[in-house]
Amino acid sequence: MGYLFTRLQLYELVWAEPISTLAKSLVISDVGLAKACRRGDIPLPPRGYWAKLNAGQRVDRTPLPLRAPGASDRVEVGVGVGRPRVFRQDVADTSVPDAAPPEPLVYGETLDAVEARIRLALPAKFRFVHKLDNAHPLIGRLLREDDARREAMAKNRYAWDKPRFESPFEQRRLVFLSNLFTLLAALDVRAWMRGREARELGLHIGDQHVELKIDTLASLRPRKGPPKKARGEPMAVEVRVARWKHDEREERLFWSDGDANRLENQLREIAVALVLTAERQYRKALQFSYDWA
DNA sequence: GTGATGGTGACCGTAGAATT
DNA sequence: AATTCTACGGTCACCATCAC
Repeated sequence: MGYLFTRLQLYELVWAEPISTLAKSLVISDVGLAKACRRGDIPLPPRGYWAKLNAGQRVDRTPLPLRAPGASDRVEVGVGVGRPRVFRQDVADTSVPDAAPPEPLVYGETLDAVEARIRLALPAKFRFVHKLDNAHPLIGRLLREDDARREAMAKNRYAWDKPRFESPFEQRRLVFLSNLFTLLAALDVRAWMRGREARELGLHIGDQHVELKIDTLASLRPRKGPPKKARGEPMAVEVRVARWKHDEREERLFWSDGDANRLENQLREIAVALVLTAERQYRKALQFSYDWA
């Protein structure tokens, strides 16, 4: 049993009465309700707010911040993990006012505005770090695993498990990934990677999931251009924008080393595009469910 | 200061997902 | 199949803030 609110609905509720009393009418604990609000990036009244209000003092509401790119506008309250997600059906038979209606397709913000907001949110003075000594935790783990393999090789000449990230290209790739993940972490983006050579990459952005590939240009675009040997194997980044309809044209974003513009110099643009992709996916998903409602 | 109110953080059990 | 991981919500202790 749970409730589904839009962020604005829940915001109005938690600023209308203390969450401890609101929680009772929702049959959830106050702490659980507060956590749901935090998940939805909904500010709660500060300490002393209700006491001030009751004493007739002036109080100010903290405004509801804009929805983060790729994040859902819906907040679930009191729905356990894994259990069937409750969407609209149980709302009608509760005593809770203002239960969520089918969401209208109102975004309130153009994609251009979202992009501008992403640019502002990225740390202005981020510096690309070319060393791996303080790498992003995920990269650090790969490096430690490689160290272990290297040690095993030194101990036993017949060890078959060779280090995987020693070549100049792999090192460059890890440096790039570390910088990308670190930069995106400023926007609460969580990264994951898997596969023997960490070739599967993904990002959790808001409530969206964006997949990408970072590899040699030759492997991502096998037929394009003659291989350049000037500065080693060229690298490229590819992002697949999730499709929601089968007839939808497949959409990919692509960057690669240019003559003057290596990928390292495009890091910021790539980060912006990745987050914006999450927002676009969210809107497409919403449009999709709306069309089928 | 005192008592009331109410938000926060640490910790825990649970359950599904992921991994082996 | 057994395990580990992870996210969640609950309880509890704590403490910030208020009116008086």
